[in-house]
Amino acid sequence: MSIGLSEQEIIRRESLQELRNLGIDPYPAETFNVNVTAEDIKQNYERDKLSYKDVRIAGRIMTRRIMGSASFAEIQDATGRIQLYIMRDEICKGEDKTLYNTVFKKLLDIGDFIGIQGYVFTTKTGEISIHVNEMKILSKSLKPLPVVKRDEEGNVFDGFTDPELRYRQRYVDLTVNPEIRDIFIKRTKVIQTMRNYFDSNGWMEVETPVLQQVHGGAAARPFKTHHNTLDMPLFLRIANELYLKRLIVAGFEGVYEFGKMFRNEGMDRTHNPEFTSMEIYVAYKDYIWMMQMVEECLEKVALATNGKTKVQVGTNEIEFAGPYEKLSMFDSIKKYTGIDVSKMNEQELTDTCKSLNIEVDDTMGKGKLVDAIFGDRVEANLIQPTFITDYPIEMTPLAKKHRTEEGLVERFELFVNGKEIANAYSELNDPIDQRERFEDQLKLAARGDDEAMAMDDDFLRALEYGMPPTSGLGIGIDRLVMMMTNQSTIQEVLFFPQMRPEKKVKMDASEDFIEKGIPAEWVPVIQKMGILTLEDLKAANPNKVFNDLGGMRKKMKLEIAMPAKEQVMAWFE
RNA sequence: GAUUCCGUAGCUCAGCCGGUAGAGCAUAACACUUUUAAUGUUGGGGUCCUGGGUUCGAGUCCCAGCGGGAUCACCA
Repeated sequence: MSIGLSEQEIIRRESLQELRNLGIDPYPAETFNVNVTAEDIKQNYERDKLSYKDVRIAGRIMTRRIMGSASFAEIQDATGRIQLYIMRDEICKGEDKTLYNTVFKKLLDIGDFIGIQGYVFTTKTGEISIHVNEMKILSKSLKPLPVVKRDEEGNVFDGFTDPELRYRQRYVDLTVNPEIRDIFIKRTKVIQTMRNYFDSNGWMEVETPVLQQVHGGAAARPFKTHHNTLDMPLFLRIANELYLKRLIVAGFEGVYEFGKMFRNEGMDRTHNPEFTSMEIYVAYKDYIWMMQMVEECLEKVALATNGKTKVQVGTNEIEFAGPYEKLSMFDSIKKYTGIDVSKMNEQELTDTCKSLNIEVDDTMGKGKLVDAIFGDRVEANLIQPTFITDYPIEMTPLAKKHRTEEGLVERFELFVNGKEIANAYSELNDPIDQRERFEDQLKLAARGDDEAMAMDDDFLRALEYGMPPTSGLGIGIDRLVMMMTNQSTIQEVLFFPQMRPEKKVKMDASEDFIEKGIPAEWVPVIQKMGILTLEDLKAANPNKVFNDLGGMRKKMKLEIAMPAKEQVMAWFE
């Protein structure tokens, strides 16, 4: 990593200046109207050639093949790439050939944005191309893009693949790796499809607070912040469930929200500190109704993103068309371990965990113990979409008690490819029951369960006014998108995944060095020598610096006068 | 958090037993009017992540740190 500009960056800055010297603005202000896209030309030119006699298109130069007085280049717009054919005597009609010989051949680079006008034709080798009549620079690029080469079979040669660089400089990743762009186009399709489906049912998209005084609705550690005017702590939401239910109390009969949630916990390939969830609440429905709604919704999502209901995820082919298998939590444990835990008390469950080599500690109540067995022995087996239903009441403080089964609640989670992607309840609307459940959570918290839910008095007050029977559903959008795009890490479906900060090299301004008596033309030289701050200079050996200056002068072939030794010594006083 | 691997040119990567730092692409110069991983000839480009140690000598060996990947653990 060099500290200053690389050779290529310096050359591009010089080209920028030369363009200005020629009277060409490298960053023009005015609109450049386009009337076609690369994709449009490729798809429709063959059957409607007359419509492409006068096209205007803009994009980034991605490749150039210069062959004397004619050249080929590819530009890339939002839809893809298209080849340009540029003839010197076509873009320079008169005697002055500067635009071709100097501007195009020497001063333009890969990565620059240009706009062109011309007509579409097919080359001798069968490539649909644009014969360029006019060319205009729209924006000069000063940093060289990685050049990724592909052959006819789609083999990638010098791929831009380092995950760190790809995530930190996602703009470069998306520019040079078109398949990454497709992931995000599908992500948007997932959300659009769900939104259209909900809207078509008359449910309303809403927004609820991100900054909350009580972080409720889920079990997780929050991010804490502070409001200056009110001088009080606030939390970034870990869930929006309790606010959406307040809206059902208020009389809306179907509300949903796509939104960011924030959880101050570990980061790995399925967890990012901020992630997107979709929660929906529909009045007068129960969790059985919700299951068929989820089946219908996910089938539409699979069709929209993959064109079919079967989606390849890793080595598994997942069928998203319903109906999905339904299994109660206890039955699923019986199916995969042979053990019936349904009638066990806390001690028996603890013993069962131990016999299965599952770690336990004494903060764990019945709910957590059952969940531990399920997570360890069942989850990974649930490849095809499977509803796991009827959870122990201790695990689920916001769901309604089961209509027939004692000790259970009306809840399901949807598992696909061994991962949970949705969670739904017949929502608890009995305010007295809800208060007791919160109190049970407080007891768990007192035992040391730092994920137990906090009491929310205003939410209880809302329930006391009355909430209709309601079913609610939450879906982790990032994980759903991972499935639909066959990605194994959450970073690949987030434009800007959270990263540790980049290390910044500390560097004092050139003026600081000049003030110290160092001639301006020598400042880049001592910076190149690794002396980046006045402190570095202070720590350096004056004799060595003087000697190295001579060495650098020779090495960099500088035509500048060597300072006298006394002058150099003065820098250190 | 644990284990492990990685960090060398703008990008992708070689670099053996410790002895003057390499390739392809990109870039610069010349040639070339249908190329498409264009081609041919020639040239330039390096804080080998940072800091210590061993050594006559470290990209290479040792220690520490920083950043990243993978696996595991944690995680509604």
